[in-house]
Amino acid sequence: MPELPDVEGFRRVLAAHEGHRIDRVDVIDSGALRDVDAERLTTSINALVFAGPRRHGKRLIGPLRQRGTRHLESDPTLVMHFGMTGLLLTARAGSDRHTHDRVIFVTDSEELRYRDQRKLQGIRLVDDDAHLDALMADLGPDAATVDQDDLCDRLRNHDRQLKAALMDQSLIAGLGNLTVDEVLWRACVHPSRSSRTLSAPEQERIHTELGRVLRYAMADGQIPTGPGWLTGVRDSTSPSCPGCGTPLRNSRISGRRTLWCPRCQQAPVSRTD
DNA sequence: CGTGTTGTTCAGTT
DNA sequence: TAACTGAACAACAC
Repeated sequence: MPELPDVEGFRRVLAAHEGHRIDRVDVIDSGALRDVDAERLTTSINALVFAGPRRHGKRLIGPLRQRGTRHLESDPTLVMHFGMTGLLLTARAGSDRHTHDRVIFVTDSEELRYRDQRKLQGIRLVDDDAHLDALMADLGPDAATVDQDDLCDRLRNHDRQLKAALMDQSLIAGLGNLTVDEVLWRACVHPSRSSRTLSAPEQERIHTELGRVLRYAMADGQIPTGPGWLTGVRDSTSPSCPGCGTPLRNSRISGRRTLWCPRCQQAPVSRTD
């Protein structure tokens, strides 16, 4: 589930806890921790308060602070990545645990729960803002705010399939498999096209649809699956294009399941799929 | 018992 | 070098 829009939803969940104090951290499964053990996590954030969270790409950034002060550069920060199956939710204190609740932050009001079936990613803790910057340095600009010139410069810098380029978090941060398929379908560009040889109108369409899809999806906290969305037909047995009705192609591109419309998204002449 | 999955990383290959 | 491929991670559904 978690791509940029989902993580934006989790950011709002975390934001609802701003100003609340962490009374206890229950690490139910330390397999959901990354680069930190349960002991260090628990002791270093106990009694701290959640400051205003932010998001970059698919990472949720949860700065902490001492009660009564702003977040300082020397304060620690939680960085969460949700992999393919993670989520963040608020639960009533002491309510029943879910099988996949891995870490529970017990605050002075409610509980914040990191729930994840597969534990492909997890929760990190950085000791200060310098470590946070170092951790985030491998990400490109956030996909929801990147401007067209920056996006196109970055795409032109490589000669790869568009699908692979847009999925590369160091190029643009936040796009996942569903979003990329959705954007390319709306922009009428084939996923196997080279990122280097896009026409000016194609570049503009990709940037425009990127913004539209993400804005709409962020409001929802997920990619909408309603009528008119490619995402809505992904799991049909024989999906057809929501625009023109043509049966969609369904294959592997750049190692990922990819859906596209052979009529709306013309195949590049130099490539076979 | 295979196959597949909304994410990421790494080793090996072209 | 850059791009690509497959496996691995972990857990579950079909």
